Amino acid sequence: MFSNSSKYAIKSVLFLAINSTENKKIMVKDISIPINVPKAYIAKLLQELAKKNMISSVRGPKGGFYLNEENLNRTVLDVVRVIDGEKKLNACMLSLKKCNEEKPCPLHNILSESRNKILKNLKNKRIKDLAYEVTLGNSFLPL
Amino acid sequence: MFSNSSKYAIKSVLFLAINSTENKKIMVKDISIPINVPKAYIAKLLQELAKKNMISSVRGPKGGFYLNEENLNRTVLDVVRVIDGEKKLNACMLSLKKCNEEKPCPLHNILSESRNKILKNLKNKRIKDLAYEVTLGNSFLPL
DNA sequence: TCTTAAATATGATTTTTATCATATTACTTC
DNA sequence: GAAGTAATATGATAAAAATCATATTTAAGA
Repeated sequence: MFSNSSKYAIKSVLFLAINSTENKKIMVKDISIPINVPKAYIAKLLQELAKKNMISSVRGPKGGFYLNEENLNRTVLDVVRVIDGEKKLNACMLSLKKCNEEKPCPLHNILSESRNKILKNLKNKRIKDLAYEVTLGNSFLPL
Repeated sequence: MFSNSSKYAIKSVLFLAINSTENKKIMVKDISIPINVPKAYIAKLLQELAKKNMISSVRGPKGGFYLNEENLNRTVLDVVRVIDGEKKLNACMLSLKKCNEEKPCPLHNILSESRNKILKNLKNKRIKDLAYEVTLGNSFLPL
């Protein structure tokens, strides 16, 4: 359902939400290890996320990545969307182009309700919210 | 969530369920077009499905593919399982090795309920059932 | 303003997935 | 039992996703 890249992106954004502020920027090399993603790979992803305004960055010494208020208010779905793109998210489970609510494909009824629920949950969950839950211990770390 | 191959596999099994019997076998070339999957590709998939006893086949003239009673009683999940393998199905949405019900990852609560429901539905749905629904018109064809 | 530290841009490599091609084997029919 | 037909086994190629590498640009601080 989600690509590896999306998963990595969520992990890194969440990590930044918890550990960074504008006054405490974090460098790629300090993200890579704790979230357990290869450095060069996450570097590229972070660049893409920054370009799409999902995270903030400044370069040069004392530079790094962090989340500003706008970034914190993005939803988890936003993150997935900028990485995987719209089509993948809404693709029919049998990859039938013509499948939709009126003309559902054979698996549509079995899957669509749950799938829509997942998307709705991801859309309702801001990065800020997720980070808050994690710090409360509702979910464990080691990403 | 599911690979292309799994989707193709479901389509072809469903097509066979609806259109074939032991006395009316169907050849690859007559499956490929209606389900809209490249011939050489579906051929290979059908071979794999046959080897795993998800579908039946006989070769030579008058040969082809069909579903026997055992095949018809397989579930949709079985089909996905033989193609994609167990790991992919149960993988955590953030790909965290240690994520489980007791120690859930940050997205676990958002996703696991819906995901489990999908898996349950796929497990409860026999090929036979799905074919029946389709012929009733509860779901449309052109696969 | 020079040096250094960091992200950025760009693209090469590797791995995985999807797709294609063909020689071999088994079954029918004559 | 020979000829033809269809699946099977095997592997080659192509495309996409994941991973790695590096030269360039920007900002900070001396």
